[in-house]
Amino acid sequence: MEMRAPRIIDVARIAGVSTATVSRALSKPETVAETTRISVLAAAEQTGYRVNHAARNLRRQRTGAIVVLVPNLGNPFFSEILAGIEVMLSRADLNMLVVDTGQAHAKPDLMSEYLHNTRADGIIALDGWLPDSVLASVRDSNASPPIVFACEWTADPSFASVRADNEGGARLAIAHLKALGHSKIGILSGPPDNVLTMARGTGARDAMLGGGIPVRDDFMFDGDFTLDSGVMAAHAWLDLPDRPTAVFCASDQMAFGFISELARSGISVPRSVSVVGFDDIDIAGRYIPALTTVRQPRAGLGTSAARMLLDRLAAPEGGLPTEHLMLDVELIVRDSTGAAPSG
Amino acid sequence: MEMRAPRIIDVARIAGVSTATVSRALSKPETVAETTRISVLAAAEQTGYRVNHAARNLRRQRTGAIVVLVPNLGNPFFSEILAGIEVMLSRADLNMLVVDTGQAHAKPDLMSEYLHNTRADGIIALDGWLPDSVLASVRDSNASPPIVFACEWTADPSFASVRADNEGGARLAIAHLKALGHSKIGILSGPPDNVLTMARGTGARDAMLGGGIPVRDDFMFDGDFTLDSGVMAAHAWLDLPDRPTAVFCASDQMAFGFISELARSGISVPRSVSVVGFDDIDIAGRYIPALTTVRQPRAGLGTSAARMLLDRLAAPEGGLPTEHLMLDVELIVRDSTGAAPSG
DNA sequence: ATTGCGCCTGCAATCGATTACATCAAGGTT
DNA sequence: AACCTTGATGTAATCGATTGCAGGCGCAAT
Repeated sequence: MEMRAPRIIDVARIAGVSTATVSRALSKPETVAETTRISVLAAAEQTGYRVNHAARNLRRQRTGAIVVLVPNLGNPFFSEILAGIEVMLSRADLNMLVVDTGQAHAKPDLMSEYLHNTRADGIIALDGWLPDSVLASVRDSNASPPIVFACEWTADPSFASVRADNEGGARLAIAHLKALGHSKIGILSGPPDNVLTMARGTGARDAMLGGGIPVRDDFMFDGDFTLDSGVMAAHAWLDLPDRPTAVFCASDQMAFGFISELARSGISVPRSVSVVGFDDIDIAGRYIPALTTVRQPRAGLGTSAARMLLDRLAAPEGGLPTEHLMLDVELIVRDSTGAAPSG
Repeated sequence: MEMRAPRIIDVARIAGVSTATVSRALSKPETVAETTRISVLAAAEQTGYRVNHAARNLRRQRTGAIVVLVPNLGNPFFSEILAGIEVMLSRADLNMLVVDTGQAHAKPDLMSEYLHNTRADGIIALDGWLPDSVLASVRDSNASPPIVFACEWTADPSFASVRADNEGGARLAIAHLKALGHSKIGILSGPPDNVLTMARGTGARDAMLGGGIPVRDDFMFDGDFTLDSGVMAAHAWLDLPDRPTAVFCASDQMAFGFISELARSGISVPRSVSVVGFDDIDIAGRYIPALTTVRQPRAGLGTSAARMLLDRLAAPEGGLPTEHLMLDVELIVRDSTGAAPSG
């Protein structure tokens, strides 16, 4: 009793109309007479008709999907952004196609494959670090769908983007530490070539210079946003003859690695050293000590990026100017920061 | 200078062959003469030809995509499973289409839409809690693609599944606490109707009964896997006149909420109470104290589910028996558990 | 009664790739 | 020389929905 899926023509036959009318009744109901619409909908209901997306997309010259490039799907930081994107896209009846660029970086061919317009109607990149060859093909080819960078971005300003105010966030963090009396402040940064690292570093240095706090090379720790790099930084801190009394970490993950490793050496936060993170991931408020950090509007980054992309899709060919949206961040003061030791 | 994307016929013209030959040269190279193949590939390269997936899928009667249903995209626990799935799927040249069922639960129509075979060639559900109406339509309709449950599953054994040994994990946790001398053990469980809650609860109770440890109603705490519910449980624990000396939490998140809230009341883990978690999420090893927990093979759950689904896609119509794969878990002993107080 | 206008509907082309079947050439067999 | 086999290629139908265009109908204005 194998039964093929009903097609539009089956519905048409039952409703006693042509396929054209069925199509219109379903997608542009106001263009059909009331009575026909009712009988078509009834017939569709009766047969359990579902449109064949491949056929529709072929005819309409679109794909019905948006590709989201994620640097590392395993990183919880991105999942909430994804959630934000998904909400917006499903509302617009677009599918969200997720690609882990960590996997795909090895194969740039595969990547440009995804960026081609037979694959997706648009692209949201959470990864600012796309290979140049890929970026070039996106910019030059008219076969590439619109692209929006979210969270991270590229040096090239011709790509639209949504980002958090990373520089401002770093300034807030430093100002907070300064207000607590700290004058020996260290910075644990992300990967050197990363745009977020640079923005946060710039903001932090600006604030320190502006606040009369020395920027010392021996207080600069190199990390890569991961827990482990926070652990490494803790060892570096421990090895210093003259230690900073506060450390601004460019990610919460690194802050956790840093604090936990210090704890193992009996160093207590914030008593011996104050720590500020960046991101405000879920667990931050429930770490011990609860982490003082800069909150990024993660869901907001996702929804804004999706909205921006939808606008560009709706706009007539090349109609919209390149847009850069910056979302505010917020300093969340908790228990990992305290007054500088008076000594 | 608007230029349309090249089509197969453009390649054919340049190579001086028919579209049929181009198609064959690209997808079944061995059926085409060496020389033709070379000139076709050259022509494809020259024009920058990419197949139109809508057209291919229409003709081949498939969609080239797998839908993954995620209960809550914002939850980091799922992101690593997604990563595992993505690796497998991209290897098979299938797209991964992610849907947040938390969003979609409100609209069951939308959900069954996704489960229909014009949308996807297969389904991986990380959500065992699909509405009955949806499940029924999946089971009954022959328009539904194969489905595999990963991580969570349904009461109905007719659906294939991949799961961690939740019962065994819970037994390990209890055995560990017993070995440390605990005889007053509490359980902080997940949402009551959840299959994971039941499996872990069963395992824990079994182990306690088998080990001669009383299962006391006043030591049962209700949670829902979230941080906040761990916090609530901490209050419940504090309110008890007679308190368990160890608590087995059905998720790491709850364990963190529990421990952090106790810490705010000056109760120390593991000195005053031992805590075991479940999942071993990234931060677990770097919490303070580092969390003793049951490790689930998250990436493994994803890759196994994807592999199982791919097998079913490759198999001839209804050729494969329903399969249930159980992956081992592992107890990771860290610092949140210690000997029971001798008093 | 004629004309004109709007509203609804149907006809048929179209989107681009795949593939069953037909064709054709070359080489081997008897 | 007639016939068969094998391998390579072309022809054309096909997947299912959408949509430009044209036609038909009813109603109102002249």
